Amino acid sequence: MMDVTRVFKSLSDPTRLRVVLLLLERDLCVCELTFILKMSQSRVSHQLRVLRDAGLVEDKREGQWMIYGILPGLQNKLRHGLGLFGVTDTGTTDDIAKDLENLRLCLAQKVRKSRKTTARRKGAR
Amino acid sequence: MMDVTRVFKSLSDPTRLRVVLLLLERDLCVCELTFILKMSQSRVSHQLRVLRDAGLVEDKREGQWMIYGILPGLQNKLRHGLGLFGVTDTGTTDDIAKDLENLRLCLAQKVRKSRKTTARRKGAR
DNA sequence: CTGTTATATGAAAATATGTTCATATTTTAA
DNA sequence: TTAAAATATGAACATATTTTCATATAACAG
Repeated sequence: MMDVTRVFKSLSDPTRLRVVLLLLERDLCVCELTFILKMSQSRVSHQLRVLRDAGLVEDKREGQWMIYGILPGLQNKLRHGLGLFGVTDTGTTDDIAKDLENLRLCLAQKVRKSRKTTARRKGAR
Repeated sequence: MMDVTRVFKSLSDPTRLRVVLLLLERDLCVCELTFILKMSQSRVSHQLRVLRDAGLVEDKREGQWMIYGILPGLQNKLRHGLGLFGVTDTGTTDDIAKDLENLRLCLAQKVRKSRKTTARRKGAR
């Protein structure tokens, strides 16, 4: 069974709640989360570990990226549970709305592809 | 709106989770909780304050006792939410089952009435 | 009043958490 | 191989949380 207090603890930090809300939108890699949250990579990474240890998220390597996502079996439970406790897409924190906006930006700018693009740009004559 | 991270934080401590589960069974005074949880009065009292500050419980004085209870409007949400996150009456913690047993004991022994009883005993010839 | 029960609270100590910084590891392109 | 990007991690520090202990307040019986 889930360690319930650990699950609640993992959701009790604003940064981690923001991460969970973002991951409920779609799977994201660390550099995307770093871009969206405007936080240091280290900070994001540490918090992701807490969420992983709590059993809320899983990661899978995809080339150079580590893609994080909510455990499939938990997604609906979490959406439902967070809703019960008053978490909504917008309004929970001032941050949430901005995060979703940044998520759109992040995807539009293809943050995850930046290195290849940069390399190509550099090499282009 | 509820401060969600605060609510989660309040549920992230094993003692407080036990208290919430007990208060979902019925309203209880501090000395009953102390009896059931086998903890110091001070410890129970401090934890109750955290739950109150988080907006989960309310207290009302009833004579010499402070009766704590889950906010009426939250009871079903909480039951539902805790269920979603895997909290069940028995089995969440080893403690929970024992707590409920102790709750029965507590009511059978009329812990809340003990002073009067004691006084009467003392005074009895 | 006085003594006792029920409860709250402040301060100190013990413990846990979150952040930062430096550095290590992995992957990939060249 | 080498360099750079993406990520993880350990250590140190600052904060926050939890518990305990002593004491304060409130209600009430006598």
